[in-house]
Amino acid sequence: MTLRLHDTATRSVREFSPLHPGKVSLYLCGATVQAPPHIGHIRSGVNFDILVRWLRMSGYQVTYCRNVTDIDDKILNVAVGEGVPWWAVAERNQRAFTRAYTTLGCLPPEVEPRATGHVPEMIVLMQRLIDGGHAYAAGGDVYFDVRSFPDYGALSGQRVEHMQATDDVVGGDAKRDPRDFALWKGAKPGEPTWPTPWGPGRPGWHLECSAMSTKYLGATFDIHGGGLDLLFPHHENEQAQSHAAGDGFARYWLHNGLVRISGEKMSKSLGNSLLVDAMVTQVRPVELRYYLGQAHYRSDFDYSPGALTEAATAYQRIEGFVTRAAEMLGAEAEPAGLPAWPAPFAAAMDDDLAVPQALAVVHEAIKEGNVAAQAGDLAGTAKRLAEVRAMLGVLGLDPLAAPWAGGGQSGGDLRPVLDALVSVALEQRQAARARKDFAAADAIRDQLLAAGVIVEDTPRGPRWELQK
RNA sequence: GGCGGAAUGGCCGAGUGGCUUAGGCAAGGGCCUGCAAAGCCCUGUACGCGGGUUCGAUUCCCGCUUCCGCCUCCA
Repeated sequence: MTLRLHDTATRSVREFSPLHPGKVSLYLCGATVQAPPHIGHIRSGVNFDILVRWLRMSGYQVTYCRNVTDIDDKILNVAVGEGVPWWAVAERNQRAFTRAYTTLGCLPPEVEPRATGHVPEMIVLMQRLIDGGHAYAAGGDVYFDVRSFPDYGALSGQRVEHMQATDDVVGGDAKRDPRDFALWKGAKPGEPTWPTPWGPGRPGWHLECSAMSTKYLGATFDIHGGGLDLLFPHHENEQAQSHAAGDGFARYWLHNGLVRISGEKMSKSLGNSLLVDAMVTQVRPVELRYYLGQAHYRSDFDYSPGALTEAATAYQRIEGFVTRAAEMLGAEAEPAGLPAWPAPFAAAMDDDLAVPQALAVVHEAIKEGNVAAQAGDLAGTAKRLAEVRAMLGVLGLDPLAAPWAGGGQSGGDLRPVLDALVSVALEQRQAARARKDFAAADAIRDQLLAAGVIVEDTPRGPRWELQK
């Protein structure tokens, strides 16, 4: 079975066939670094991280490009408000995004280009558009001429005649048509500028993605992703710019659904953001990743604290199996050879990344693994553990793999000391149990629990772990 | 006004023209255990409303209602 992906351009699930056999080029609209990331941003990052992982596991060599928009109106506003340079705001928030992606286990992209580093490429693209009659300079700005491009609206299904005018720039009177959008914004007092043949100014939002994606991935590339809220106007405009310039541009458009809170979209402008930094104080990062990744990438979902803790509980069940099975198997826990997941898992992932169904396969394997473990069937347990870890690896959720490994058995440098102390206590408890002094045994267990050590008795003796 | 998406059992969340009606969480019962924890087994019959097509629709078609997103910065 081959991978099938939902392409927004055709509103249908299409068989994925890369431009170059064995290779996939992927561009994701990353962050506008005007504020720290909320869980909606990182949901997008997690969704596409899963896509990248699945493509790689499927044998593709993936070039993943995720941009950073480090110049825009909001960044300038924040800078003015704080009395700091605009680039300091961008740097600070970009670091916050990077930290959040890392915390949530998102693999770093091959390249993470910043808009302000690609002004020369933008100038070239604008010149091509002007030469082709698709753009014009007016009043210090440069605009895309929507009327010159009959396909404008094709991606989002909008009709130019029904659109409301964009008003994305002060002094927009210079536009030939109210729907024309700015490729380049002329210099304003106090704002950063870069020189161009049409005068000093700064990049418009849409232009940078066309310039950067084609620079790193080629004039035609495979997949362009982003949040559904970017479909119009951002992605429509990107496609218009690049197609009008003669580039093939994106062959598949993928859009992830939005995270809602209390029924409303979570966004910086609505002021209802749940920041990643705050969320990882509620649950562990891996649990947050499970929560954000468990829904199908195309569906919206409503945040609720209950759903979050429920997801954490569900993940702990997964983690519990992996941890216990690995302990039971010892050195044999490391899977040998290629990762082997059950066929239904691959079928689900190939079906437009049906993660919910893929997780059902994970849970089935865990159940069978638990049954095998309970029966003392080492070979059966090992087989299921290998399957589960292979599947979790695709989803970035393997508790025994980076960056989560050790998370459930932490203790840092004092770990050996901790081991020794708990062992002493457990030996005393076992002795008490042997002489049927259960009050003493339970007292030891309670004391350990009070110290954050959870003790469980198993057929192979007691095991313990730190409270999560 | 235009474009698009969604309404599923206590909750989250898949999916399908009929069949064993995903999975998780929560709940009840049981097994195991000195107790507990974990695990396992069992139980729970849902698809917004009104029509239509059909032998049969939650699933297809029409209408309606409600909600959400985009058309302005937005993952």
